[in-house]
Amino acid sequence: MQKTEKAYTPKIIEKEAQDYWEKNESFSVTEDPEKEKFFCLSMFPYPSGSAHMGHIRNYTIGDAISRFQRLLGKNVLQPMGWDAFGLPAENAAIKNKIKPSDWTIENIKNMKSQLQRMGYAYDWKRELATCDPQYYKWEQWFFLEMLKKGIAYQDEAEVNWDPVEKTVLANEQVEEGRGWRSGAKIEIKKLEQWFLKITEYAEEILKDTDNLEGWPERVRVMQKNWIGKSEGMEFSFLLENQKSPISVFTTRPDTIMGVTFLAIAGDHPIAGELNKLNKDINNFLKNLDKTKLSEADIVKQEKLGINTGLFAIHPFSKEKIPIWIANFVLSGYGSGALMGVPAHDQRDYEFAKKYNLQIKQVIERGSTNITEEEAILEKNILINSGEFDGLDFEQALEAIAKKAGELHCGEKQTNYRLRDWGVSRQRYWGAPIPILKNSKGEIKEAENIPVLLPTDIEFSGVKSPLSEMKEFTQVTYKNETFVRETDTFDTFFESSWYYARFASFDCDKAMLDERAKYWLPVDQYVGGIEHAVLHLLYSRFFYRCLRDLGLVEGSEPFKNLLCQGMVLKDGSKMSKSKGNTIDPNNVIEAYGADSLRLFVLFAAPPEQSFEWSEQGLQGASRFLKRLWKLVQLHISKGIVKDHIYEDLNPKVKSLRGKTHRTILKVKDDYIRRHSFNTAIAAIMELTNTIPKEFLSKEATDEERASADEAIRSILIMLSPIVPHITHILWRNLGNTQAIIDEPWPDVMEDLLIEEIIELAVQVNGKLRTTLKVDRNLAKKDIEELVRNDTKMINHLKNKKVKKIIHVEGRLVNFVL
RNA sequence: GCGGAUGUGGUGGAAUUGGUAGACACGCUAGAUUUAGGUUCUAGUGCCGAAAGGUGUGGGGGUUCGAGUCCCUUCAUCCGCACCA
Repeated sequence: MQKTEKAYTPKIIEKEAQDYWEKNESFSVTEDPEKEKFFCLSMFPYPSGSAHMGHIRNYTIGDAISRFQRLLGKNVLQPMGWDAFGLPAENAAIKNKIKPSDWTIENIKNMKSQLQRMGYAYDWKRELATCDPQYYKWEQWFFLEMLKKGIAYQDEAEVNWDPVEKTVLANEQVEEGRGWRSGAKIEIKKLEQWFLKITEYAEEILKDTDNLEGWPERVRVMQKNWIGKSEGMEFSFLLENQKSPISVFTTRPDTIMGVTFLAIAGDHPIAGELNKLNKDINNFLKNLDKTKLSEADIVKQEKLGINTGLFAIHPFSKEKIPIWIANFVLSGYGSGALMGVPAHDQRDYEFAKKYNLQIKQVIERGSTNITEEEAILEKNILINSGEFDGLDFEQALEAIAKKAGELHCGEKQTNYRLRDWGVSRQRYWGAPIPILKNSKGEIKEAENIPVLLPTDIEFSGVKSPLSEMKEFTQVTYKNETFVRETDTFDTFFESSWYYARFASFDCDKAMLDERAKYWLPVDQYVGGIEHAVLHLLYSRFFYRCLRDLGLVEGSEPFKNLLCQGMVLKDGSKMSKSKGNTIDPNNVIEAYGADSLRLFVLFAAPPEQSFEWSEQGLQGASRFLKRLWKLVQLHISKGIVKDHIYEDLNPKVKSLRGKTHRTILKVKDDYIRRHSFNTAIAAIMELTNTIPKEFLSKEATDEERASADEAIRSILIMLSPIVPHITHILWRNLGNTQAIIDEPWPDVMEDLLIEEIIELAVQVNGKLRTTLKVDRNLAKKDIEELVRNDTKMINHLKNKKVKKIIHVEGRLVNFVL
């Protein structure tokens, strides 16, 4: 066996390449008005301790895109940071008796070194951690701006209260209605909390969703559903013997004459009053509360109700309509009350059947295939509706809205499922909400920002330590005493604007400066689908608020969004609890970062989930070894560069054609399709195409030069995917400029066309044979060739050819 | 229930605009080299068939000279939302 002088040693060369990038600050960028900017961002991680395969996949995709854009000559910003606040730090603090801040800092250190070992092209000088006062100072400032504008406000909201630990629990700490540690039954408690008026932007955000062409369709659909716009009317029903009316929202105002009952939620004010007076209702509501705790099976529960004995007056017919309390009325949607139209709503129908309520049909039956047991849901002509008879939906809507207006009993209304965003968390490890209350209970801005989160604390886990710390809560300022807010922000608050801060990372005068206008919006955002709604919606909301403050331009923070699929093992997502994780560290140790990067990009298209495969990883590693050997062999035969091609050696022409067609295809795969797997396949194919004899001593200069051209192209094209090996091989080829500073290879148009093409020959659409012909061969010459082809003679014997279809450069089809 | 997506060899996947299905890999088979073994190299590999040929993209139907791709229908799997009035 022939021994190669230099073997492929990932451990050594990867370190070498990384040292080069660090020493030369290769990925440190500044604003350059001369160059087109490209801001590529991967969702920053929660520093949980160590990076998992999901992170590796996410960040490898982002890095490949960044490095490719750089080859195209753009000014590429790719930063990284840490979503450093959050519950796990508190849990770890309790478990390991370590301060949340120390735990977090340690984890960041760990994960950072992992990401560095992967060779990601981050501009580390912009690194940020959301638990850094220099970071959260500006979100406290931002919050106070929103307070001034009336976007932030206080209201009561329900929280999960653990009566044993005397603390508020997050939803994920409540398991089947019980506290995760105490096991105590969780109580729903109302607390004063801070909200942001995202609903004020709901319409704008919804409208703009359709224009997000660079976003996956499913994410747009999810966001639209989440906002949940529905148009209809609000009617108010006066109550017999009562002062305040009940208002109800409906999307089917055309069925107003079919109302036979009203239903209200258990916590509707009227239900609350009756609760005190009526024993049966009191019992009913008690039972409702019980079921409310087990959130999981609210869905399939039986429709239950109780008659209140009260009556409402139909606004048009003036008929008396019974009012029921029903468990299927949602308190949080609309006004917590609805008009029951059993004939035209399936739930109302079931409810009416169960409790023997009147069913009054007011819409004509259209299709006949509706059974007796179903409500008629379709929109059609109105009947049994007095003056509105004969109208269709649109006409009825107008007429009914007009009449309701005249009678002051209703108007057109738009409802959203989206509710204002509650940002208060009764937790320790988060950014303090910068608010003070004076002795009269009046709300004041904090005396100074940042309001620092004390990190020198004893953390027991029972209660947030903040409320216990007098030195934190008691403030004297300008001779007045105040009590400080002890709630902290929802961690989504930090992640809703971090992308912008990367642009102005070191600005200590403002939240953002002019640099934000240069870099934003993010040109390519890469992250998991699990953030399809909350994080991405909140970010779109914040970006508009930042816009309204004049800090950024445009309305959308993320121009293009790529949601990568999961990495599976044994058919399910890798997770610690399942014990099916693969530690990236072990993979890097055994195969090197390049093999890992190549494998995760080659295994599947980025949006798709893929199954971890040790053999696939080995395959990637094998290819890199082959590439290494190929380039070393090429170098050993002496490099012929800048050759002027004269001869028309068809093998040389063919290789050069292949090279240039591959350059074209790979660029398209990168830029338009983000289809790294096919790009890699095309590069492998080109690698396999280089004839052996071109790498031998006997090869002509022309052959050597065409091999050199192919190899150089391969290295540049692969460099975004496997940056270390390509960096070293590029240098081994004798280049003085680093491969990251090379431009994307030019495509020579006239080499793209193949002179000899393989033509498919079909009979009645079935492939019978193929022919190698000159590209420009005339149709009739092709036909002649086909008729004389030995294989075709049998197929055409004694048959009449009806028609011959030519598809230029592809096939010829004889129709018999 | 509503909405979205996906179904292609033994496996991951490719086929971008209706034009040679299975690129590129993995695995497997045979051979060579080396070795204790991994490694490396060569050839083959959708299925049936000795071959000619037939057949094949979840199932059924349709449009077309030609369908993995378009239309209808049906099944399966996955994801999201879920009593939203």
